[in-house]
Amino acid sequence: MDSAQIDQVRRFNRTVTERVGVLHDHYLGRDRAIGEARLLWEIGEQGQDVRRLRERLGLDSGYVSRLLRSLEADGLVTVEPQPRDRRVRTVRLTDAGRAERAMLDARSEELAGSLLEPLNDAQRARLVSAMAEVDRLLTAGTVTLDTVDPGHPDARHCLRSYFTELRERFETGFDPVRSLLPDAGELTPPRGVFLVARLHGEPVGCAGLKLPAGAPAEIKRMWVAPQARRLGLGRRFLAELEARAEQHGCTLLRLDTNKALTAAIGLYHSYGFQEVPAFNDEPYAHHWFEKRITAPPPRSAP
Amino acid sequence: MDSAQIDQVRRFNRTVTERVGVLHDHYLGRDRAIGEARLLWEIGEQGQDVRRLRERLGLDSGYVSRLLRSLEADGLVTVEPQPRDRRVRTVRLTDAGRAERAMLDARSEELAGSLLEPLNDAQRARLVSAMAEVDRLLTAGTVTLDTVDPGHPDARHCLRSYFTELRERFETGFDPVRSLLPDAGELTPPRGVFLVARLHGEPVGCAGLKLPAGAPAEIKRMWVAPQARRLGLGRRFLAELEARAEQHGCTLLRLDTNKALTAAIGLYHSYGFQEVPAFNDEPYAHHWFEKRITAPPPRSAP
DNA sequence: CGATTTCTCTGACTAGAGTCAGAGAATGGA
DNA sequence: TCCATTCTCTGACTCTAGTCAGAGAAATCG
Repeated sequence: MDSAQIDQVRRFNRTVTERVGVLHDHYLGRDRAIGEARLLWEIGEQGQDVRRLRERLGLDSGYVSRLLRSLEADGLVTVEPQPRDRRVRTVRLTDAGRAERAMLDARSEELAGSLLEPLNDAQRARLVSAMAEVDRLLTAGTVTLDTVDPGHPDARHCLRSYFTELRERFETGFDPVRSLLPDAGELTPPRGVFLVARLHGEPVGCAGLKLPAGAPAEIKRMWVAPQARRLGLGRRFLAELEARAEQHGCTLLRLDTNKALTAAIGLYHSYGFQEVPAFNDEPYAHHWFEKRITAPPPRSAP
Repeated sequence: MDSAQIDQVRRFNRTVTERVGVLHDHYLGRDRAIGEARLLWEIGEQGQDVRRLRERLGLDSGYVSRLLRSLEADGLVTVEPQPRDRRVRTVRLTDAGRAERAMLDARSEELAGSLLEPLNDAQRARLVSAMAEVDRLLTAGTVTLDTVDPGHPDARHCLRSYFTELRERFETGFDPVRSLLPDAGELTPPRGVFLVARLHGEPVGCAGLKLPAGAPAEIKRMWVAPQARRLGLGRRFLAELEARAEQHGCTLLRLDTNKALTAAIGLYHSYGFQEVPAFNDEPYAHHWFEKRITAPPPRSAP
């Protein structure tokens, strides 16, 4: 990370917080305190439990309660106990609340527009695409990779989504029963690893690694949720699993895949995998890949 | 401005304010209130007059005074009357203040680093260059173009800088006396226009337009300060002057330039100017350009 | 010289954004 | 059934980040 990069990031931070900050106050802090506005926004069209609101915004329960009283007094929301659990209370927008929220929405659009407004068409296009890139990469930086048990709810959620996607994308469909699926123990230490990627706490991807004694390590069940694609997550999974395999003493990493998964095949190639003859009889596989693991060169002193 | 662009800008705003906002509080709001920290930062190494500080940060005089008392009590700054005008007071950092400021600086670097830290090298490079683009274009959007009298201090500042630059860049040097310079009246309405570009109130560029009766309009003295280049300002000057010329009823816009000014020459070409034979005997010119002004097609209804 | 203006400071306020310590109702488990 | 836990609410605070109205000293203008 060189200092020219750091300087550029600092310049960016300064410019953006100044410019967007000023506009933010101008457009959004106009008639309602921003605490209330944020809450109003987070309640959403369908309403929310107070509990979830608090979690989402990371606020003190007393504070949220007070904000809700204030919104209630202005006739923007109604708060009622949930029928199933009467300790929990559900907040819903009234029509006036919906109108207020729509106004906030419009203001936020105006804010965005005012950033583009002074630019010509070519500049606008460049700004928007640069913003998309910044957005994508900053988001990528907040994705966490955690080792979990394949039975964990987040892991199960990913696997379910993964199978659903395979069923849709394979021309033959996909039936887990016919496939060579590792049993849970094979993806649990010490015989393997299962990783889940999370974005803002939500699971958005998974990848498993089998570490059989005296045999090549094998990557299984790598999946990235549609909303988390283009964040370099696939590559990150591969790098992480490669590192785990190496720590484990493996010298060869391999995997099989279906011809429908073209993006994945491209990734394997670009990550240094070589296509090899079939090393198993997975019925859904068309391509088999392997990569020799070499110890990375020692890092130069920091 | 289409709605996909607006949406992307809004997504960008949300991601950036969340991510940078959280880190900002974490790193910079640690031991000193951000009001004080901002002030400490703005005082700078050489010190500042209280008056300028207030202007720069846009704060109430009472508030600044109170903040200064607090910094003084902590031994971070000294405040003394200015010798020339004892109403004005000058703030200077003490050694402790300098140390505190250095710490803030380091924190800001850490913040920047923490944005890059989770990314790999390729992603970092992409993020930094996208940030540079956003930075540049957002900055470009805050540059204002104002019509001023060529005798205005900001105009004079630009012209002085312009002449200095010509002197350095022309292989023959540059002596204003030998050049065909318009007299001030020629760049003042109704006989002409003089524009100054300002960024955060500082003049960062100028351009003049002669509007002689019954003759082609002529662009003179177009200059952009080094720190404001790559913001599309040259193009913006040309567009603005072209519009003025057209309003005035001109149908031809022309200008001359020196071969050393390659970037400008490129701009003229790309903006639709054609090189033509010399139309004057400006001793410092090597190229003469003109552009036919056509009324723009009527705008489709808004 | 006196009047006016400029600059900084002090005192008195306000609003926003929280924090903290319980109280009271509803629920779940032993 | 009772006890612990969960969830929301209230009351009493705190800290920032200001704003506003003058007061007093210094400089400037006529």
